[in-house]
Amino acid sequence: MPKLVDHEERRAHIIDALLRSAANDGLHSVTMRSVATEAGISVRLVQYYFDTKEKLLLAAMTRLAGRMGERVQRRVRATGAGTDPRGIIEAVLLEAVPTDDESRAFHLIHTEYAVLSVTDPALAGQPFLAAPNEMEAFLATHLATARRSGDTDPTLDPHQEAAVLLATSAGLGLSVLLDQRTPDQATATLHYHLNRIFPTRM
Amino acid sequence: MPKLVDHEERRAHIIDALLRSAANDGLHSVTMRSVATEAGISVRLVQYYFDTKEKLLLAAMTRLAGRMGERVQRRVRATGAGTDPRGIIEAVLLEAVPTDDESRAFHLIHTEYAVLSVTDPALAGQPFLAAPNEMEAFLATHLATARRSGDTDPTLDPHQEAAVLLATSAGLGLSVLLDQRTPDQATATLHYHLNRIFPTRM
DNA sequence: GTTTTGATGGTATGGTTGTACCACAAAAAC
DNA sequence: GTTTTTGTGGTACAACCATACCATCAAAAC
Repeated sequence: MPKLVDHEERRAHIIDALLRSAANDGLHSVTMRSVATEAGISVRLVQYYFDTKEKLLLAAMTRLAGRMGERVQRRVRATGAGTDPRGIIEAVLLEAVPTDDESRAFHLIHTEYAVLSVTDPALAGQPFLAAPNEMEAFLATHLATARRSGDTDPTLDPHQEAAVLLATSAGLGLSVLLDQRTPDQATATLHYHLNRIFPTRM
Repeated sequence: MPKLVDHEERRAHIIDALLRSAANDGLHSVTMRSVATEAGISVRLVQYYFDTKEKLLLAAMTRLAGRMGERVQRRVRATGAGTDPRGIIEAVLLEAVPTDDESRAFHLIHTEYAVLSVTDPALAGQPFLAAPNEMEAFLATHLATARRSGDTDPTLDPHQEAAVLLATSAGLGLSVLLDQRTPDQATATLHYHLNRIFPTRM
């Protein structure tokens, strides 16, 4: 059987098992054993490919952060809306609102990691610092474009407004996770706010 | 020594120890032992007053939710701004932004509990459902008042705007916890948004 | 003054967790 | 054909955790 295995593929497989395991019972209840079982392999193998649990957790976090980027990009492309600022912005923000089970699980783990990284020095910040900064700059750019085209209130501050939008979608997404709002309500609230920023002239 | 103790006081003392312990190393690393040590008593006593860890965690969560209400109320009163809608709304929202170490610890634990309650059925939602609903209604009421007085855009929807405001402050608060923003930046962004809702006429 | 009760300490127990260790087979290297 | 290397399984171990159990002692009740 020992047929010279592709390590990266194997690691990805194990990380996916971890994420699946975390989706069910929460990140805190992930153990070497639960991951091994979920991946259908022995605990020894998880050790073999990741050495320690800390490294495994870190690798999974990195992969998760990467996926977040892919998700946002995919969504933006899926709108087909080319370079329409409002369409792009809306796509980015809506990604934060979990709708189906899959996205709910994804955002739950992402949030659990974010909160955990505050107290766990081994998981210290990077992935959760760079991404939002990029996103905020991205939103600000498109808001500035829209403002130049006269699609928004000219007194609007693109940078501050980008921060507000990002915080709003994060807050709405969190509230959906906590079952304080339904996904539909959150989406409606986001649309309301976007409508105020991009007034429909008529 | 066994001098007929005030149970409620004792329980409060233990819960405070738990919160202090959680503030340092995160809620996930709270154990019966760490709580006992922090409270300066034996593990047996923690058992005696709370029976099981689950009940202890639940009691601490309830107390935490109660404190959140006190904090908001205290802040609103502290503004002295009587019934000025903008002052009241601003006070409520700013409470979500951690500034000093104390409020940071408080909000961190609160967030950890909120996230934990998603996956842990024993901690299921109540406290994290009722409070935000109340707050949202509270904000909507004051927004409606302000709108009637002509202090806001008349086309603004008080209920949706309340949802936006709450989500924004939650998102900003979270980003401060994650060290994505400084408290000052978050406060500035919040002020920016409030200035757009309450236009300074001149 | 005896008996009950409330409060406390100490310790044992059963389970779980991360990790280290030992063994082994199959392929690769030479 | 021998010798490394690589992948894999099983298991042992030390630490830790929540909780159950046993003992004690002072105050309260009577």
